[in-house]
Amino acid sequence: MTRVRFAPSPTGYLHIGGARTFIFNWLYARHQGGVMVLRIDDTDVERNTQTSLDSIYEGLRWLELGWDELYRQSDRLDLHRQAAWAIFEKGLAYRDFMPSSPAIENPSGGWLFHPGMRELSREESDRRANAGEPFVLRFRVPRESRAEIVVSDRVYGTVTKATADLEDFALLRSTGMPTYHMASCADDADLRITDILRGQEHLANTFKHVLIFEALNVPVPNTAHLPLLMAPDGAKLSKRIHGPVVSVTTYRDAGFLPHAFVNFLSLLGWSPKNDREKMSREELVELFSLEGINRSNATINFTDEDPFDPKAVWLNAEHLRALDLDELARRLMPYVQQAGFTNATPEKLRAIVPLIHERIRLLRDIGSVADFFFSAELRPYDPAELIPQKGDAAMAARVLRKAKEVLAAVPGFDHGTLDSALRAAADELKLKAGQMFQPIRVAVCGRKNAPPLFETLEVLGRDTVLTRLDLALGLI
RNA sequence: GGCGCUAUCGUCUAACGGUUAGGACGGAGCCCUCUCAAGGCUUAAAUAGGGGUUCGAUUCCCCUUAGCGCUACCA
Repeated sequence: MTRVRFAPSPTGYLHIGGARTFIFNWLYARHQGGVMVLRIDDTDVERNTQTSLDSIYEGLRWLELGWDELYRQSDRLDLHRQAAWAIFEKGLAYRDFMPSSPAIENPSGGWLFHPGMRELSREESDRRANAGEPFVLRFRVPRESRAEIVVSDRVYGTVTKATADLEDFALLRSTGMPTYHMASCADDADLRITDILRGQEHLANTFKHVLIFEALNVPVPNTAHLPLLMAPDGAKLSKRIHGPVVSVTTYRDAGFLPHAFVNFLSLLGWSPKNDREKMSREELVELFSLEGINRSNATINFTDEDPFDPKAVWLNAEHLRALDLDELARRLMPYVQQAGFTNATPEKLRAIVPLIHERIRLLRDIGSVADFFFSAELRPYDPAELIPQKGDAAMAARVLRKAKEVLAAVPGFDHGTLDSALRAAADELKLKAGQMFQPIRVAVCGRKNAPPLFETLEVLGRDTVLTRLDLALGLI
């Protein structure tokens, strides 16, 4: 049974890199018919915050993907410590009593270990520990018995590292708290994780993890490291320097559809290799495979002016158009409220939705695209907008008066009736349809760019239309 | 500094060692059209550089360069 895990540490809000890792794990689990574990890696008590924990749950819930099992490392510290001491008992780890500050430089470059500490006899080590001297428990990297560690990554292939280049990493801190490496491996083993999909920044850590798994005498899970998500400035995506543009909640608030967002992120570092772009959740599950994951980092294309990658926006628009109108109306309601149109009813919104569903790219666009449907009064507009192409104020006035007359008298206020009545009126005035429609559109919508006229009039209703026509006449 | 990974249009990506190097977003243009969208068509735009191997390299190997990662009692 395939078991995967997503293991965020609650030291900041959920950002898109984390979301992408979660998505890949989820897709893999579902594709395999396996289990998705969410594990909160909160062993860094100094940096953990409740706020970021909440943000992680909030972000993940918004994705509408879900998980099957939930664990918190802070509930499992005994397990981690037991595992660490088991390694110590096997002689594969040792106590390091050197204070952390003066790091000893190795001539070859990196730090390897504190001289003398590896060789301490068990008796000496026990004696000093019993005397209360603080220590860090370190893994004894087998530099003499083994030349290199080999990792067979499902994405990066065979990667090797000389043991001579691997430092004696810590398992337990002087506080007794497990380090990330210790806690992560002990949990992966205990939770029977079969496949680890995580960011490429962990590829180099995997050598240490192989050593821990072997010392624990458990099978090494398969690993598949994912290329990193980069910012346009070339830096790794960071909450600290790139700010809220990388927060999942920013996308939610702007009105991305969760499945569109998932679709977008799935295409960063992975390809179905058949030119498919827009894919439903089900299609992604069906198509997802480790073979489609590539090895080079992907840059998210955002700028200071526009925080969203144009492709993400396009994909969102595509999913929006594919959405059933009732569901779109339902998803739109919070954004209508957010835009301040508190008088909006579900019925009214539902009537408007067909007119805007091909015209919005983000759900929050409803606020700017459909404002004139909701507001009693139009925002002030330039009366010059009322003047049609190749026309003048007098023509605008004629059009508006004629429109008033026709629309007041028309037997029904539906698309077909309005269409023929207004086209007939245009003929009468010897005007092109466009010249006839523009003044009306501006009078009624307050701007030139708006949904098709007849549908708009129909939704607005005769009273509102007539009132706005009068107002416009007053402006000329 | 040491070690590891990576390198195809601006961005995301495709291409058993043999293609006019394909698709998508974005850009430009045209069409459709009551405006805006949507849609249709057309178009510009890439194999980092240098060596090999091969009849033939985007593809395999080496070097250079660049980027990223790891090098903590952070994860």
